[in-house]
Amino acid sequence: MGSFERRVLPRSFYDRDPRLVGPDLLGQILLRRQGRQLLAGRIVEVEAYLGSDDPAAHASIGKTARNAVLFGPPGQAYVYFIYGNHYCLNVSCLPDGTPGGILFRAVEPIAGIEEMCKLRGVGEDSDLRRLTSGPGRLAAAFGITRERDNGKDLTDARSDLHIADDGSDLPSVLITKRIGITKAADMPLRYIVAGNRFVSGGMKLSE
DNA sequence: ATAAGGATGACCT
DNA sequence: GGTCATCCTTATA
Repeated sequence: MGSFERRVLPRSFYDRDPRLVGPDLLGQILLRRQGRQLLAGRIVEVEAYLGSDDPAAHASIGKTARNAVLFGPPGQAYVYFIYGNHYCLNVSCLPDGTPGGILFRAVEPIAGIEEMCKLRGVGEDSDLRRLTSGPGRLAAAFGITRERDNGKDLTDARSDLHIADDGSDLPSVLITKRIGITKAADMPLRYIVAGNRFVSGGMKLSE
């Protein structure tokens, strides 16, 4: 890290339909400053969540205190707590007033792996494939909580949580059904890097 | 005031 | 394959 090109993704990147933002986020870098440590991971799996026409989306019930960020300006972190145990990280899409977002489901760890293991409470000799694979694991590895990060601007390079393009080649993208939902389970809104070992769940297009 | 369920993960057989 | 911890959000009364 540090010697190659790295530019933060601008707000305009997120000011689009989540179905366009999702695949474009694959291969980009999620960056976290954790004290003096830099944590980084290459995004390899995301899911799109839409508005009123997507029953699985938190935004489908209308604006509430919990999901307000999804209705706000693009490029902000939407962090929610689920199953009494886990946080999940999203980024808001579409203009202020129009809901939509992307759920980050897996990254490939690049930097700060020792600190990530610490935050996850696992040994450094544990399987790296399970360190940041799955939305709850990813959030834990990056120290992401609702209290600390919800509403944070992800388009500010000075923010302790942001997303950047490192200039690497665009990965080959596979599209599948979303994981872990019962409503609108058939919509093909999950985007994964083809063949990447850090993707959660399977690569199957159907089941 | 109360109940139901959830964009999950760890552990078990 | 299956169970279940655990608590926040939402709907209903």
